[in-house]
Amino acid sequence: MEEKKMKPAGVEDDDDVESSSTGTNEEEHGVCIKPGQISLKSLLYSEKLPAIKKADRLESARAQMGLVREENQRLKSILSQIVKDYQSLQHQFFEVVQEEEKAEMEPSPNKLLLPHNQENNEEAELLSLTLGLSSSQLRTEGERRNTLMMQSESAKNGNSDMKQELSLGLYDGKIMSRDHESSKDTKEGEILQKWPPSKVLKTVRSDDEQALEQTHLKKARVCVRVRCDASTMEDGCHWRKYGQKIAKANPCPRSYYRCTVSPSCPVKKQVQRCVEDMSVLITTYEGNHNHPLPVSATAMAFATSAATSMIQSHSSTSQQQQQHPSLPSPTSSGPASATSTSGLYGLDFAGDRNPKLPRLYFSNSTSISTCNSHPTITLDLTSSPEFSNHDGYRSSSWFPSLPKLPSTFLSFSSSPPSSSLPSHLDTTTHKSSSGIGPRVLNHGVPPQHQLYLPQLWPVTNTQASHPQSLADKFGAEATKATSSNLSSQSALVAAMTSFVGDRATGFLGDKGKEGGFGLNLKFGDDPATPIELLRPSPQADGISCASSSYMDNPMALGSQHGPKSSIWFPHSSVALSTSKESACASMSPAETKDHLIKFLANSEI
DNA sequence: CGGATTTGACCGGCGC
DNA sequence: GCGCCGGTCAAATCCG
Repeated sequence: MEEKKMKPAGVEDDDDVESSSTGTNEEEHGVCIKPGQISLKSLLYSEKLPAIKKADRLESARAQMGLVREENQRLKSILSQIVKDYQSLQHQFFEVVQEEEKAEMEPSPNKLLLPHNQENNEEAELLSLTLGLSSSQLRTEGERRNTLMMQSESAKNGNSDMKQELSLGLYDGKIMSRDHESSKDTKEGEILQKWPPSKVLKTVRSDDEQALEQTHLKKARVCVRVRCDASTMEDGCHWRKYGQKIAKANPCPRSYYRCTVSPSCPVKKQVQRCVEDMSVLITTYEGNHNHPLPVSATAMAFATSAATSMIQSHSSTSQQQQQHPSLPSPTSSGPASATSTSGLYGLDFAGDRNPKLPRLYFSNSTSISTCNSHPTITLDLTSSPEFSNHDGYRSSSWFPSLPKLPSTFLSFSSSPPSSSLPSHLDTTTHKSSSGIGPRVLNHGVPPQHQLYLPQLWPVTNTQASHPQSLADKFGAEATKATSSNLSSQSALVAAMTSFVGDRATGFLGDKGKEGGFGLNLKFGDDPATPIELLRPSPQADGISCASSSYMDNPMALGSQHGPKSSIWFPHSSVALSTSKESACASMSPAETKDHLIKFLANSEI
């Protein structure tokens, strides 16, 4: 401050810029001052030249401005080069996807498992998990490709329309209908379907199926634990508080919120502080948005929607197994319809280069309990020392390359990451005090080892195209299985871009239940290489199915399951991983998310 | 003044 | 049937 007073008033702003440039975020904020300017300024400010006249200072300031302009030009050219590279990669990616689509046209053995009614009603029933574009816009292959190319084009043209059209959530054809799509849908002779998603279903499903699904749609929950001082976690959505209660197990009041983005939106959330750690905010989401979301809300919504889908997937899987008793059941025992699989998902957003960044590990050993009709996935974004200390897990053969480093634990689970977690986190486990819940959920795995991400998949109707059980997926039908995993990844990426984000190297480990297969994803440092996320790594642990499955990924243009089930994961969200780590290291999760969202909004992608 | 929040009442599910 | 409890409603209140 004292120094500032001694400086010429006219250049104070520039000095601020210089200060900021000393940080590590200059590129991120689009400000980059080179050392040359500093020397110029030091000359300008030098006390050894006390007799500098105003005109000289003005001249110096102009020269400085010129330098800044040059620098801006340089940055612009770099940016355009990056965009060019990105588009080039995107183009290549599209081509690969198209090839994959052709391959998909060939009959798959899995389809043999499809019940006839499901197959016949696939068009009507398939649910799409959409991020970026509503799947209803992508009804044909051609349309989808066109739209993708449009996206590419709009990126070139700096068209922001696409960004504004970002929509997210589990958009079921029955549930979701955006206004501007109405005319198109009508043109196509399709019934405009609105929330609640009941009427159309009645024509194509049995009452049992419908009841089951609707129950899950209503009841599936995603619990997010995050350290947050604010009364509520800023997740980008608009919420209206409609109640507050003090639950029995927790002296902290629980607040009830409704999504107010759309009057008919069924999404609710409960916010409560953790009784054991008041700094931890527990937010429980229920339901799926039936409206386009603000860009800033997409990441969380995507994560929660996908997680909800995952729950439903597990539930459907259980059902499936009842129909196919020969299939190995992931469920251990017990009356609760919990599922548990043993694959592992590892997300290393830090990579070897930066051990300080959080790492995420997910396991397919997640247990999704559907007893009491409140299956809950817990997304733990607080660091979990007890978990991160389990080097044995880290260094297990499942993750041979994982270094033993502190981690942030992100769990998609129906049970808390450790027994120390309050039972109220999860109504499922809470109500399992009779012994059913934990025993079933543990499935013989130590508690700290079992709370990881199982497959995420736009479920419900998607089961029509993925009828195979989890056991199937992790068994012989590895390709399909991994495609589900990638759905998980998209959710994880979404979640991570919200809460961790940033330059990262990703590692995705996936271990099948029966011998396993691995994924190895690298999130490139170079913003021009985000597509690498979706590409098979040549070093993908030698597991062929892992490689092929990358392109099966529905989030990669929804190629696998037709227009109805397309998942479009915006490139920009992938590119998010390229921002500077230092910024996020000092950010709260909410800040980080906002920061990333801004980056996204400014990326013109 | 309109929208958001607060807060006590009410309701339904569940266990005893 | 009764009480407990989680969840919701809606009138009152607050606030920008």
